Amino acid sequence: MSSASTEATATHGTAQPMPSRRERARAATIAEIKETALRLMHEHGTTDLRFSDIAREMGMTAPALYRYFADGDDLLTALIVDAYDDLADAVREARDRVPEGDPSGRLFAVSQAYRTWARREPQRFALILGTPVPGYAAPEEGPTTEAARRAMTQLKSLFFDALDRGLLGEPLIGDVDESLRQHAENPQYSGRADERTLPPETFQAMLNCWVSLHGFTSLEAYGHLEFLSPEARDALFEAGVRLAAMAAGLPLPRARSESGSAGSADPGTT
Amino acid sequence: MSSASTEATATHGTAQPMPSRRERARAATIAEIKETALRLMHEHGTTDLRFSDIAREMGMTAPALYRYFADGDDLLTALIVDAYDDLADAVREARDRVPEGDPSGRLFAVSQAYRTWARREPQRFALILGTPVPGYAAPEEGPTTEAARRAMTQLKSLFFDALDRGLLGEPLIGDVDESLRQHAENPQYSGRADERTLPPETFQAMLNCWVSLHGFTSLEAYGHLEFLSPEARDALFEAGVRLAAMAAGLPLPRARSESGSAGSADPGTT
DNA sequence: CAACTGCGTTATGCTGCATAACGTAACACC
DNA sequence: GGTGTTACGTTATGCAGCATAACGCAGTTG
Repeated sequence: MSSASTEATATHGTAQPMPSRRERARAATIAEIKETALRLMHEHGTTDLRFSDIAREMGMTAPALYRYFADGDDLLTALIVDAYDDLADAVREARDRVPEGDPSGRLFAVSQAYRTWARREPQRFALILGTPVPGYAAPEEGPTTEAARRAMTQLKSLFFDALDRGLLGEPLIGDVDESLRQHAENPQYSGRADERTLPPETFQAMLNCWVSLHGFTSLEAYGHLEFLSPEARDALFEAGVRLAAMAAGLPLPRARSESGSAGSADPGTT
Repeated sequence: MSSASTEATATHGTAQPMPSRRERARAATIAEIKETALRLMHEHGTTDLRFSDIAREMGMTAPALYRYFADGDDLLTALIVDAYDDLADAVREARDRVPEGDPSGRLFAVSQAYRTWARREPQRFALILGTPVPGYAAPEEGPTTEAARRAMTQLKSLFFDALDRGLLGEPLIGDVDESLRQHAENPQYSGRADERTLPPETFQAMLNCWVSLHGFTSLEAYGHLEFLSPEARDALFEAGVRLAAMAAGLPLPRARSESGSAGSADPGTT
């Protein structure tokens, strides 16, 4: 999260137009509001937020917050955008910690990061990929959609890498439907730079990776896998990723289940 | 949904102790409250409910509702239990519409029902398997857990059937971790009657089916697959189920993707 | 130093949850 | 068939949170 330490970079500020003192103070306050909101959400274990609580935590009164956010939805939108970015960062960093030559290892790292992030911050995960928050109506085609695309691209690039290196075998799930083939050939959701397309089977397999990964992650994050021991959850998670990788035609990684440390391996990135 | 038509069955009432007039009226009112709450949730597309709105819809005043539900959480809990039951019913009915000799067909039907139910009633789906509702704290070990077990059992029985008929091949995902094996051998979450256990590989595969299915279902129900055309979503769904079935060692069903009617096939069960 | 701008405050209105206090109609029993 | 009892629904009340309005203060700017 972008905290109030903007001053440090500004001392030798040459490139950017050097925000005024006021602007810096304002940015810091905005950051503090968001941090406080997240902290309260985390403490209370919910996704709802009370302006009065946030203000009190900050030693202010509630109406003051309206100087920074038009209303509750506005704050929520900002939190959602941040969450997307943060998740995307966590995933990208995890991916980059594994050498490019090991695509299934990368898929594993990415999946692990996704899972770990969601488990560490279930509220933020819920904000972006869970139930739309009760009173909240997302701004149409707004910044949230844009942020979602950025996050999605991370996964895609992994498969491009594997493709480039000839490491993609024959995907297990064949018989790609014509409709999915269409999507594979003109990707509407990806950014601009990579107008490249994946083979339809790989595209389908990639989506399947995400779907399966998301299924486990959301079930776990919301406490619906509590009937399993932590070790069993780890094992189930690994088996799922392994299956998805296999189905995508990625070379199988060596079994990792021995260490049993799958759940807490990722050192965290936020 | 248990509606207000209790009277019809009571005319020839022989078995049950024939509830008094008052009790019937009360039950009818409770049912009406729940129905109204669901309708409003559906209309507003959220999972929050306002006592005042419900009461107004029913031509009453808000405080009257407290005669039937202690508070908002109490009503929510009732809705959650109902939703579990309803989903379990839908799944069971779908399963029973396919002959026992066709386990992968049954898995497909079950998955389809799960998906269709969630898409038809995303709010109720969110209630039971989504983010815990903001202000809501589930009663510990209460009726919701119990209801969840009942729903889960549906899936399990399908695999027992297949097992009994010798239709279970070798599951694709081997290497079952010891921790999962433990769970397979003494199922803590299942009901009472079926103390039977599944082979660990099958147990793991069953969980994987659920995880994968749930991933697709929740993503779709909450609108996160909107970037795909409906046909592409259908295709992705089928591919996922097929893969999960394959991984579980179920005999492959004949390809269904030709009809393209996967999304709207299920005639509905609520 | 005087006008401006932005920030934070108190004051106010509205809505929803929840309880209290009260009336009323159906039921139950002799 | 009256009479106490019970369940139901009402109006009245208190409280919390969102959001706006009106005001005061301080740092900024010419």
